[in-house]
Amino acid sequence: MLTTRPRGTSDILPGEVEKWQYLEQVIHRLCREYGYSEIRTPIFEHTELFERGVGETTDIVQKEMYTFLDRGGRSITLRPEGTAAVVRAYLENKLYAGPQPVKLYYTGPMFRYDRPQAGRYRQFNQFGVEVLGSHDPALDAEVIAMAMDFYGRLGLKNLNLLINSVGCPRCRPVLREKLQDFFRARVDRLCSHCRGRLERNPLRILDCKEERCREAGKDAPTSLDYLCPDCEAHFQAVLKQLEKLGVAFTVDRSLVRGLDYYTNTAFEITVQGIGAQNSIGGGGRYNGLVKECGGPDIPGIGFALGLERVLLTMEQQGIVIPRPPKLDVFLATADEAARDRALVLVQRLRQEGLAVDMDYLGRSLKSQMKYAGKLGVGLVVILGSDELERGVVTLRDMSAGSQREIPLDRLAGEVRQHGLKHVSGEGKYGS
RNA sequence: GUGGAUGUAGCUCAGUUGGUUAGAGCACCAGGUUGUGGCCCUGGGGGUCGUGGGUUCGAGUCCCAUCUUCCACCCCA
Repeated sequence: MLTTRPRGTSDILPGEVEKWQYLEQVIHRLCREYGYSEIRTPIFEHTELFERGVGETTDIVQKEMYTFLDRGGRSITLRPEGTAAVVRAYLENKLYAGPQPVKLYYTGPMFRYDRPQAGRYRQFNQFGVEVLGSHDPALDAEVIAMAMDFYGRLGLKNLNLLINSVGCPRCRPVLREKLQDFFRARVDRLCSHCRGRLERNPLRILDCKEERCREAGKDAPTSLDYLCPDCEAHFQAVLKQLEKLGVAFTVDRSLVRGLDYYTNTAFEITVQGIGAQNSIGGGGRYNGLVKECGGPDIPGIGFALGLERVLLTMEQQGIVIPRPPKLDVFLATADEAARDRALVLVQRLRQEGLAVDMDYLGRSLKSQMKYAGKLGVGLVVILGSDELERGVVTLRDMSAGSQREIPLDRLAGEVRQHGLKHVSGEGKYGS
């Protein structure tokens, strides 16, 4: 298949790619303001990193990883998420030896072998942050508020922030046992999936979408009933901080995240209207992950947001993304002599910092004007031998439909001035 | 991994009970006389009818397989 892309991937073409550039711009600014530094880790890692880090029993590891042997016989996996790699890089580069905490962010493609559907692709992009080295509940609140701030800056509305605490290695076994006792007594009311979960990961039963399981789990003990005093205090502190920040949330005692490394705070942001996959981001604390990866006992917290789903939501909510005009000016030529000089003039303008283009198809002047019109260029320079001899050019304002002659050496200045007047630009991404 | 729907020009679609050179609108390119756009008019280029088999004298139209996309399940972003 020479002319078809692999399933679940996409080409981001001109017209669409500007939206991504916009998102990235918002991300970089946001992260700078919150004191986060960008980190870029490899697209692929040793398979064991994800097996250990994400968790052997998770769906991601069991059925969704792009894993292959490289030519040296090493098992390699295209990253299915960002946290494990960031933790690896933190350890490998001994970032724990520097000032703490370490606040990092990343954007980039992730890979999961899933059946594609609305808002779900095999290669998709995430924006995520990770903070390593602090237990402070203020940081939990900051990370959550930062995610909400990101959505807010994009203009997204009607988001639901769900939050829960899944406890720590001290209190989780208690809950696990209580849950197993509870559900063993009503195994017959569970779906086949949940019967399996009963032994492996009873917490997940609370998260099941099956009506019968929800019904069966209605009065089940939840993490909040069994949190140890420390975890309970931490959770309450996070909620208090969120309230102080004015971040609205809903405590959802059934919220359980899909990755094994979460401890304490777990949260998820959902939105309606983009299909069955309504989660546009989530995260939580992972106090045991660094140690699990072979490092010191250092706590961490972070989030990851799906950028495709963010764009889907923006589209669904009718949000238009500002788009800078493509070209400042187009150079049209009227005859052979002018055409001969065109590239030199265009290049000179470019070196003065202007976005300029010209015709490369030997078009008639009329045809060049049509072309410039279709590009939506605000200004067109018309150059003919007549103008060349007198050292002037004709500068046409396309939206006004007026034109005038100006000396060639004032061209760049004139174009720049026109650009300032039309700084906002009419270009918007329609939905 | 499971189930359902879909696939004709770049895009949106038409295509009669299977029958001769597969159409439209939009888009693209070029013209509509002397150096000029957005409207209009004329002309032009462009289709392995998703792909591979099969039935038939003959298939875009029927059958099978396969792939893609979409929707849902599982799960997640």
